Amino acid sequence: MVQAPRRRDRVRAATTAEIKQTARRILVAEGPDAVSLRAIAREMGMTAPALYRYFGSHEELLKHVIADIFTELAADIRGAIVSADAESGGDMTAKVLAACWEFRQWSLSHPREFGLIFATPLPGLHGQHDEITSEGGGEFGNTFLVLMVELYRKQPFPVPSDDEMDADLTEQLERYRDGLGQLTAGLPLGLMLIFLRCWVRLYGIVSLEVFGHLGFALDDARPMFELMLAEMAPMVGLHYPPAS
Amino acid sequence: MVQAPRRRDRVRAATTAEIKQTARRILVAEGPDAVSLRAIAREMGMTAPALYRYFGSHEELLKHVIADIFTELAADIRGAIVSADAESGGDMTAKVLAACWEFRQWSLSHPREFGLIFATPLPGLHGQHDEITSEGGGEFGNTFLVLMVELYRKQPFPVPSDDEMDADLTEQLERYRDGLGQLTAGLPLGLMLIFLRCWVRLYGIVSLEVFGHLGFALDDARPMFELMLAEMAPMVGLHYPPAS
DNA sequence: GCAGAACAGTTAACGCTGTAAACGGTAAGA
DNA sequence: TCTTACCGTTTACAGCGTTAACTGTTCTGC
Repeated sequence: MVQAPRRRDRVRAATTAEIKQTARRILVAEGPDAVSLRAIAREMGMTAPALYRYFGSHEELLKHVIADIFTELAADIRGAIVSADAESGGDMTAKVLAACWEFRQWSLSHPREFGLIFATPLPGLHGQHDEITSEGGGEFGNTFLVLMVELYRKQPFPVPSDDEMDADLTEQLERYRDGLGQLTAGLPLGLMLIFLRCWVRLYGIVSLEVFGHLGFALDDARPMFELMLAEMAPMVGLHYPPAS
Repeated sequence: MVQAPRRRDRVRAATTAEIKQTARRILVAEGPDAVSLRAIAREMGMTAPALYRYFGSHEELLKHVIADIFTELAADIRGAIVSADAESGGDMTAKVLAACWEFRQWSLSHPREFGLIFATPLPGLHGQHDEITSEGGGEFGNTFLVLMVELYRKQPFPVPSDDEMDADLTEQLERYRDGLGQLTAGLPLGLMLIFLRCWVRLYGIVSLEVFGHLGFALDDARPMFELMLAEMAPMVGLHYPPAS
């Protein structure tokens, strides 16, 4: 069913939120290549150049969409954590699992959004911090980070000590930790390392699954995902699966 | 230095290899968006529609380029393995490390190729086996698989037994193993699982590094990569780093 | 109340893209 | 020599991001 173009009743201007929302609808429905300024404008009952009142370029618009998606994903995961918190009576294992499951679930059910935010083929070849995108991205990363910090503060688990790590690495981890402010102040660098290792695993398996690059071997990656959770749990002092 | 357009001296037809090569040169020099039929044709001293004699569409051409890159990457890694074999006198640890290092190195020095073959944003939303692409992809995957099989046959290491794995998983792994023919015949399913787990890790960290998605924390991911190798080694019965 | 600025959109145009159709010249085989 | 296949051309179409110039509405200050 084709949606009728929004009737602009004379005094009603578009908003950036509506534009991004329209862009995203097209992304989901027709894929990334279909998200053109003209298509967005068409669906909103305007013409393409009008969009330049709101965004400096097509690329900038896309970056804002990416930021939005990051923010939503982060909120989504936080929601899952809160639910798990309530349902389990504050069990940290349940919360961590909920976060990981939700990340996988969201990614699988939003493959095009996932592709846009995680496989944007090298913004400028040097994927460094983009003003627009980095806020949402940081918010997303923080969701997992606060979870791990909470976990560690409530029930500390063994982490690699500074002197069993490479000097290069500790230096970088220190910069990273100290750049995060209050949240991670005073925490061991080994914890930051474990956080990154978990993120690499989580990202690896989810992105392989979403992109279909695991299809050569498995047609359902869920068991492998569960297995990864099982091997990740002891790294953060948890037990999963619960019993045997 | 701009390369003069190839002078077609009347009797000389283009070849698919030349076209793919030109496409790739543009990819490397100007990024994926610049690889247009017109740009390729221009550089070859022809017109865009002529390319339709060789490829059915722009997308098909790109798929062939992807297949080529996969093949080259596979050959590259095999080369590194052979070199390590010669230099170390057949030490399996050296060979495995060489393969992993080379994969990372190639990926970092060929970011645009890497982006093209690994982050192609969902060919048809279902990344299943593509006729053109799958051969090169399989060749690439096999490079690592052969190595692990050789490793296991020469010096078996403990792998998860069938009955400690999920039934769903063993079923899939069995299909996977049996689909590979002679190479993996009779090998334990746990070995296939370990292979996949290693691949998830390797892909995870390398793709995060190449895409710059690790830049929020680290500006040099090499130590983390080394650390991943260190934790992967015991999974396949190797010792790394060698001593302490 | 009215001039002028600020805003929100338009149309027209440029050069780019993938792709299709129709055409031309060359080379090889009967 | 006629025919056919091959390899390329020109022309054209629709769509793209983007710019420039323009129109109409709304808000603000005197």
